[in-house]
Amino acid sequence: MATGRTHRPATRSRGIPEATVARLPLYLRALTALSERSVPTVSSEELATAAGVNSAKLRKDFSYLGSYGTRGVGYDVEYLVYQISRELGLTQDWPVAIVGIGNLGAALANYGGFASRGFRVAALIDADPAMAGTPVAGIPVQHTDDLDRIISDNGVSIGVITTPPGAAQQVCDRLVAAGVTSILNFAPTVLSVPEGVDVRKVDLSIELQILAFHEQRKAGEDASGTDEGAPPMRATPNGRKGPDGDMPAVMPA
Amino acid sequence: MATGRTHRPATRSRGIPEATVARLPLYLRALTALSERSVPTVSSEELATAAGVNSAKLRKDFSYLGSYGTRGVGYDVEYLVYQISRELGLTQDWPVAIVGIGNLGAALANYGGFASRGFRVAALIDADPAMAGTPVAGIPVQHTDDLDRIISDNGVSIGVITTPPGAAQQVCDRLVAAGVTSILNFAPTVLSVPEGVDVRKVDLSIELQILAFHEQRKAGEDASGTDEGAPPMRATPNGRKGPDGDMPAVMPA
DNA sequence: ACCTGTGAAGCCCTTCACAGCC
DNA sequence: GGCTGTGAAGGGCTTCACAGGT
Repeated sequence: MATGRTHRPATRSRGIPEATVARLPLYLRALTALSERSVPTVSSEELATAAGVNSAKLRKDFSYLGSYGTRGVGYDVEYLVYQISRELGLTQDWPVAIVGIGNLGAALANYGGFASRGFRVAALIDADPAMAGTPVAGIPVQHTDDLDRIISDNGVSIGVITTPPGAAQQVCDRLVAAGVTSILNFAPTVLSVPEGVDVRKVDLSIELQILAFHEQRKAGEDASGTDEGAPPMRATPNGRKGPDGDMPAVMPA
Repeated sequence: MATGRTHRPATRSRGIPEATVARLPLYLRALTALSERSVPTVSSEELATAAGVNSAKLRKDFSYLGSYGTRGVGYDVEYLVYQISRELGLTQDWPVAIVGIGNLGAALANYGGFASRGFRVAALIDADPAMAGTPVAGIPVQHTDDLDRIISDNGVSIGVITTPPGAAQQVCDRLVAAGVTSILNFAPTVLSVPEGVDVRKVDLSIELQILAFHEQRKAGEDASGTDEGAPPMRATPNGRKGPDGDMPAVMPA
């Protein structure tokens, strides 16, 4: 989900649909597991199951990359691992900077899955001077004042923001100014970035709210009226209302 | 993204599109900020900007909930906050259990944004007996052996999995058996769940890989051939290949 | 004059179903 | 016989553009 200052129209980069790109990492993970078990080939059906998608979708996805399978046989595991890795840009090293070394930032710094795919935590940055020098996950925390230099020196183009929401936009601006063009944002804030900068967001609270929505549906299959707490009165009451759970109103007979 | 054992066909619950549900939390956050600044009403244009979407989409989204605006004026902030909260099921309390209290689990337990929206960390569960009793974020960690009882006693219906990937499916099965019907999975694993159970996943590594894909595009606008490392040989070489970066091949004149 | 609510159009993605190849 | 690759159909979401209400 790339949110930019200018709403880029879902830039389908070189013909590969965004939805497909988002699934390539899933395929790669499944393929890597097969590779470790020394499985030589895999069918679209098997691989699709392992990745949690259906096989038609998988074959369509792969068709955007090229004709990498063999009819009647399936896909060569090692070959596909290489092709997908290359397509995702994982054959090169990506230095990443994490800004905001609180609980979450520290957890990410310690996260093993990071390094496994060409990503390398090149720098940890925090605004608290007291943290400067203290190593987290073996990497010394550096102060925000040096952000520009740190980004430049390490050739960082991907930044991870794990600051409190209030600081996120400012940090984002500084990262972009220093040359970062991809941002992973964990702060619950809408970031504004210039065109050409990608932002993806991860928001725990949003995920839970979506789950709660569906959870509520499951529970309220028949028991409808769970009216707790007084709904605030409408500024301008009008005729049509929502489907249910609305203001007490006279039911039309 | 609800991944189930049976692929539910994007269950549009009571007519509200899934895409709309996923944006309601964004609107709610923007509205809450306006509410705290005591702004009484807001136009679709203003609110859309604050939420990082365009106004047509926002109006369409709200139209699924009902006619909650006033033409020529806009939307009443307090009223909308209530309606969206109710729609998302946030007018009730949601006890949540976190399983796997490593760095990430602890970070989530400490995360403030949790409690702000009706979610309450009711239990922390870990397989390490040494952790039992130790409080994290003021909540004592309990042992996995008691998982069933803990879930039941607290009426937990939403579980968060922050275990290592190897343990995720097993923990998931136990959560479901104990009555959990919504799962937020941070482990890089495809979870199998019975029908009726929702799974949403958050995967840092996948997000980074998607960013890397686009990042690679930006960098390689002209400089194409970044060939490092030998690509593994294909089991069965064939005719058609991928668009570029493939095996060295004779170019057709 | 202004802003919402919504049919209609367009786009993207998924799914089907089968031709093509091993 | 089996499995991939892909046109075509179908469905959902976004965007447009304007009718309708205040």
